[in-house]
Amino acid sequence: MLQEQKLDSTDIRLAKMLKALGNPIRFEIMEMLAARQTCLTYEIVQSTPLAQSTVSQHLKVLREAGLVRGEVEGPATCYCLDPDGIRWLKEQIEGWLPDCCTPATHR
Amino acid sequence: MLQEQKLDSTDIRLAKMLKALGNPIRFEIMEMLAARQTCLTYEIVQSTPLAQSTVSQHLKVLREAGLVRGEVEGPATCYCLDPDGIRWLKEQIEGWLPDCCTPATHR
DNA sequence: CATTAAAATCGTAAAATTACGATATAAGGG
DNA sequence: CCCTTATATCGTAATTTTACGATTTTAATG
Repeated sequence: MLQEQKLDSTDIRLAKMLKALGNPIRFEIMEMLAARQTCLTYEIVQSTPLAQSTVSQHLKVLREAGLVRGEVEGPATCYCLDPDGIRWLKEQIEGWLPDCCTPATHR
Repeated sequence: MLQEQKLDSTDIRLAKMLKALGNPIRFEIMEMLAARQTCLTYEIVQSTPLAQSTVSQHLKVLREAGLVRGEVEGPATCYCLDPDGIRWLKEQIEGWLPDCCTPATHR
């Protein structure tokens, strides 16, 4: 993807987050974390038909996108949403395309 | 993806939009449309290192996600952002995770 | 009605993502 | 220390996405 070079680092970060959220399983994990505040990995695995290794991989994608945080807690890992990342994402989306489509119809 | 069944139609629509935006090329197309209001397909193709058929495919993804609209205009097609879709997306994101991460630090 | 121009669609190859089982790592408890 | 438990990582198969060239469709024009 040659074109990617034209994207600045903000856009790259944003695209990475959007891509991470664009997967239904990961989206559900986010919603589960939003509802329950924190979850241990095995709780997330249980809510899913997927193998533990697969869920772990999805969590890694979310972590690397800056959407969740994992803290080792004894033998387990406790995940929660990353407030900084999510706030940033919200700001980007809100500020994005500020008024190009606020009117009800397009030109 | 069995899990997808647990997602309601709103979440499916949202995930589709996020997935569409998660591709750097498509993200750039959106930014170009935001900047220029409208573009003919061939203008978008020219701004890209990709083949016309590839760009056309990306535009289809954006169209089906409800992010852009294309209107046939003579022999060409004129694309613009879909204000309804984008407004809906913004509302979803803004209302999403309403206060689970508004404080500066997580619990 | 043939020609041209622009875009969409089709078929397919290449690349990336997703998923799994197996294995490795880390922390706590006998 | 060994054992258990919870996760992460690795290697790899299956699926999906991305990209291309070729072809088709659509609309304007001579």
